[in-house]
Amino acid sequence: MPELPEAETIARGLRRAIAGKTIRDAGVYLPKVVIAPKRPRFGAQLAGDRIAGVGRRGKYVTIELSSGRSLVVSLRMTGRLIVQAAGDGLYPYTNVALEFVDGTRLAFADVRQFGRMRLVRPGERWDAELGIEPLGGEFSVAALRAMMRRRTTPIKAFLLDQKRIAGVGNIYACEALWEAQIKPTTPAGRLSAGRAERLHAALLSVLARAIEMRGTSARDYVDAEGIAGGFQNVLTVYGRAGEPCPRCGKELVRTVLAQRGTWWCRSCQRT
DNA sequence: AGGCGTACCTGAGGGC
DNA sequence: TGCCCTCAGGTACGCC
Repeated sequence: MPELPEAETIARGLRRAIAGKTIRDAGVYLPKVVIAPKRPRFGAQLAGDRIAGVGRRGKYVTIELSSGRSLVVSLRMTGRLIVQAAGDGLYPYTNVALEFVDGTRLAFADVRQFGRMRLVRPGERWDAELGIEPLGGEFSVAALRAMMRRRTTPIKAFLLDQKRIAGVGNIYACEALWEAQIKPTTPAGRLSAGRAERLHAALLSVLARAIEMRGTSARDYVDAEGIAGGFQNVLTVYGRAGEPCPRCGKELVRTVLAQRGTWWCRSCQRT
């Protein structure tokens, strides 16, 4: 799915496009997508509420309502949040749609049907299991080292664990490890202080640059306006098996780690 | 508790 | 053309 930079880009676009709009109704076309409220009447629950703002936490997009409730959206692999003009037909694979009183619509579309949406009550701690925000002030080298201490899991799997750091997915984990010259299989707890520092810097850098370029459209991702990102044009390793490493020229490889494709350079990511 | 494998889905792309 | 296989920005759940 969309990882942190894509969720951030979507949230920014949505904020501009739908803040202030009043919901007339909501249509649920694939019931399993709505985790809560379980009992239908989803539309009735939302009707009359207004979009107060749009935020992001990890890879989740949060649509804040003036009632104090929020719609929390997990886009998973292929989920899209698309703003549609009045009169537009339902966007392909729309599973849930917010219909606004001005005739425009927010479509939550997802071919693979993995994406989920839930309505959370004011103050409900829906993100209790989510880890630290990598671009927030609390994510320091010391915090990263403390989290990695004694972890035997491969560093790549560690980066994908949302309970530790929230928002890093497969693309940015691969890119950050390449940039920090760290081998994806190295146990997290065995990274040296220097490597931890490089990894921390690489994560910040990669995520910030990806946001600047409005995310990575490796295949399906588009923002709230249906527009592709630009970071796929500057990826260094992800999806580039067989091509030369931009740093050392050796051939990049694809292996499987934690059941995920993993792209890296055997030559300059040694430990 | 932590770590690992599997299930959930559809569609695109490559090989034959 | 078409069939069959593999692969895909993720996460929840169950097992050890």
